[in-house]
Amino acid sequence: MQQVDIPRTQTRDIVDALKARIFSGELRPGTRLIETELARDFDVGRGPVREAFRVLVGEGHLQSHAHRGVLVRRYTREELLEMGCAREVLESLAARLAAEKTLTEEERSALRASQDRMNVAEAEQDLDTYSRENRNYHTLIETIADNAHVADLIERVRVPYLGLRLPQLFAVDQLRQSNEGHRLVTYAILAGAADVAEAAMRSHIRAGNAHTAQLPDELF
Amino acid sequence: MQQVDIPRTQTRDIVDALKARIFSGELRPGTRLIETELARDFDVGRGPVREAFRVLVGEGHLQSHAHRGVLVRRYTREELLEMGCAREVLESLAARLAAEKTLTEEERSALRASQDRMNVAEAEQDLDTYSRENRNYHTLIETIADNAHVADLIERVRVPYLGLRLPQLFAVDQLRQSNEGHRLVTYAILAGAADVAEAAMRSHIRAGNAHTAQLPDELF
DNA sequence: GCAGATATTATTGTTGACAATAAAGTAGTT
DNA sequence: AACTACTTTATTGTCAACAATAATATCTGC
Repeated sequence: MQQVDIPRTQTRDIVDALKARIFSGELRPGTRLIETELARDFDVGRGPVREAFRVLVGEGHLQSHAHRGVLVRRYTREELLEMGCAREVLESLAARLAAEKTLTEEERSALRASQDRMNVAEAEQDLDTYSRENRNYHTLIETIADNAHVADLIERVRVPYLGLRLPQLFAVDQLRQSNEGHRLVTYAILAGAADVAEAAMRSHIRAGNAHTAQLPDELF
Repeated sequence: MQQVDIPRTQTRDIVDALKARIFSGELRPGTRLIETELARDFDVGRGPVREAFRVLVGEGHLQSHAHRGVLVRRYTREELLEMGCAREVLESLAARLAAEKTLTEEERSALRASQDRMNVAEAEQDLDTYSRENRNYHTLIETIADNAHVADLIERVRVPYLGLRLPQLFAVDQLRQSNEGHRLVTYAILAGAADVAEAAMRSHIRAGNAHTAQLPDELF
């Protein structure tokens, strides 16, 4: 479940470091990144920094304007909804694929364990944990679905930066409703009911999108 | 319908040139690309070439191994099927979105014109033209669907390199069947029948995937 | 002749200096 | 004060030389 040989290179290090900073919220959307500064910070030349930028632009985490540098990607509400639309079909595809497969015993228990953790977080109304476990849950389903390309595409329509602030906007009844959706998906996959899994996941994601649509303007 | 200001930069030029060579089949999958050679060919330094590589790796056209350079991406049959799976849901989503929209008169006639061109190619059994028009057709639907993210994702699960050889493998009755699918999609979109458009596109793509599954081994 | 160690070579990884560009600032005119 | 033309500055784009790595060829001892 782990690739062994990833020769470290400066570009790779910078890519990972920047990605971590973006995901953690340390680098806010719209922040401009200056090659020289980062080169100094990381104590490397500008070449590797530039290449890291190109990688991150490719992954959609940065946006670049020629001769004007790069900045941490901003999402408009419209973009988020466009992405949600794609996520809906992709994640429900993943759920279907997972349900269609004959699961190994490890996969079954991993799925149950993940669901349990979310249940606990729900019961304790621990929004932070729930948010983290939610992400793990979806990743787990992608892993089980065993389709690297689909997983890759889903990764592209996930929004990283709201991660830290979204929990605070998550009301408790939304949490219950969200986990209700998860349980449906979980049991459908365990039961091998592909159609149910797909449909359940679709409406689960759709509910999330409806939530995004109502986010206050100041978040964009 | 056209963005105006794209400041040309060497990296951009190289990216475009390489992409063209890959799509045209001039650069075959598995071909190793050497920075120095390309730098000489394009008469530039190695920096821009390296950055272009990173962009193309990000777009999935090249694959890179640290310290061992990049090569034109190879697809295994399994990968192609994985991608087809994702394409299925994404393209049918695009068809649905297109059908749900109230089309402008331009969009309606563009769609009819595209369908007409494919009909002609079908009648004349011009596989080459049909293949090209087929691609344009799908792109047109994405444009009409008006969801940049979905279009972007579809671009990622399209296989460029078989473009030139696939026509030769395309039997005439497959061509007829393929265009039959297009007609269904076209009329469904024009009629605003979202469900039909989605379902028709889905089975259209699925038929294509079934075809890929049966490609001879020597193509991989 | 062959396995292993050692040198050679081709190629990528990295850097610091220079050129080109766009933005910010300044002066001069009305 | 507002407008333009020019100058300055910050930053990106580019290059050519050097360092590090992996693949290849050569040598050595058996």
